[in-house]
Amino acid sequence: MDTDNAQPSETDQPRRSRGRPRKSEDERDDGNRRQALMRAAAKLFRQYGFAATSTRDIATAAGMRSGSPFYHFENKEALLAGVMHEGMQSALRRQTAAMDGAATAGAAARQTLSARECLRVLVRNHLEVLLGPDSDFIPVMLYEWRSLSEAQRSEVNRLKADYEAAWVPVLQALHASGELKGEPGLARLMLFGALNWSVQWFDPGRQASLDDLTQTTLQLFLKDLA
Amino acid sequence: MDTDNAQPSETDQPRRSRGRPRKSEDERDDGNRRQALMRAAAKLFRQYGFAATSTRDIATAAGMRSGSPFYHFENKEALLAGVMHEGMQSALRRQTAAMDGAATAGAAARQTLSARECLRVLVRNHLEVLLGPDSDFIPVMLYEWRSLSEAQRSEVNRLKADYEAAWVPVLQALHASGELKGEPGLARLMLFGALNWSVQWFDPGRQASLDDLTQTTLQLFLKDLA
DNA sequence: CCTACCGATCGGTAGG
DNA sequence: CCTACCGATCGGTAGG
Repeated sequence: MDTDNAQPSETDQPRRSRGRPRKSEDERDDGNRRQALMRAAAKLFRQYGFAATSTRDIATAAGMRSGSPFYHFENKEALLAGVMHEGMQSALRRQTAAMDGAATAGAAARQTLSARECLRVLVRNHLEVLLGPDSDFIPVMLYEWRSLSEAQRSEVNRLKADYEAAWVPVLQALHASGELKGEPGLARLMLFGALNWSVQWFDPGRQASLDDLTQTTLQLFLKDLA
Repeated sequence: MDTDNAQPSETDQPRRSRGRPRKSEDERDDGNRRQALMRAAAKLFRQYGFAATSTRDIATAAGMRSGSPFYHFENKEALLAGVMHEGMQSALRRQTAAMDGAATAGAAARQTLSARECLRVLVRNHLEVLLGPDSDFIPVMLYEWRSLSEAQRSEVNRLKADYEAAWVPVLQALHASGELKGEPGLARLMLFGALNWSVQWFDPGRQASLDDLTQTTLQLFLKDLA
């Protein structure tokens, strides 16, 4: 405590080089701070919108000073792109895991998953991604799309395409069996609309649970097998 | 063409007072200028968002100088409120007219409109309001809701409630007949989601017509009568 | 990562 | 409705 700074005016050089290197902790901190910025940004972007949120607000929410976000991100847009990229990666990861998990459970019971069950898993996971805990990233991606530059958009678009690709064969199968009327491409857009819109009205405290919502969604969109 | 400005340097006084009063035209202009501002604002708000649009951009798009919008609107938020209010009034007017028109046509053929036909009229009109010509106002209302102050929100909310009120008995009837599964309140939110989301992907040049979209929407959401 | 700062832009106003 | 202007805020940077 009193070792180094005991002698006053010993040196005027900046104190930066005082801390020991501690390499591994630096790396962890680096990722932490970057993550903290993205979390804070996602929350604020969702609440106020990208343009109405200042980088100062984000810095404060992440416990930094006004200039520090630019040490981690080239500019404000890159921060938005980071949020969207991170959100889509996570959503895609969770979707894959959910589908794999359901398929494995089905295999244990020696039966293939029906298209209807597949859709239930996809819808349920999508609602979780939209409305569950830590669910600011995807709403930001959905509703701040126009604020992203063209170049950054294409990167996120690849992840979006992968995410939607899992839905296509499921909807096609349901259409083939007569359980889903209407062209599958349009049906997917309408289905995503119905789900994505829920971030505008869903109140986690009141109203239905995510299971209820999943149930109702399937009831609304699917016909009984003839 | 060459009458007034022929003599150079005749006077250095500003030219402002040259135009004659022409009272009636001034009045018309007043409404025109206000309307022009709201149209320009709606277009820009939709394209870039409320916060990313400057009042200078709006003034320029309406053919004015930077300070002039504040002669017509108290502040930028009031301009947004004006856009939303105007949009909802128009949408409600058109919805009422569409329903009355369909009811009249039905009466001429000596039959009451079925709930299914009512929903078709409502959906078709809603798509027109969302995607048809001059359709910037409602998308702005839908997607810039958070930028509105609480006080202004409640005014628009009354119009929104009236607009949605027309859908309630129709959806209830369809639910009672078994054509619509799922609780009518949730069904309305999902249906609006499916439709409102179309402003994110609809391309008027390509893809389906509004009639096609109406058709597919009903196919997706309604079951056949048993 | 902080401090100190810059140039640009923005909403809004006075005064005509 | 325009001109001229103001105070505040914002994204971003240099230098440590």
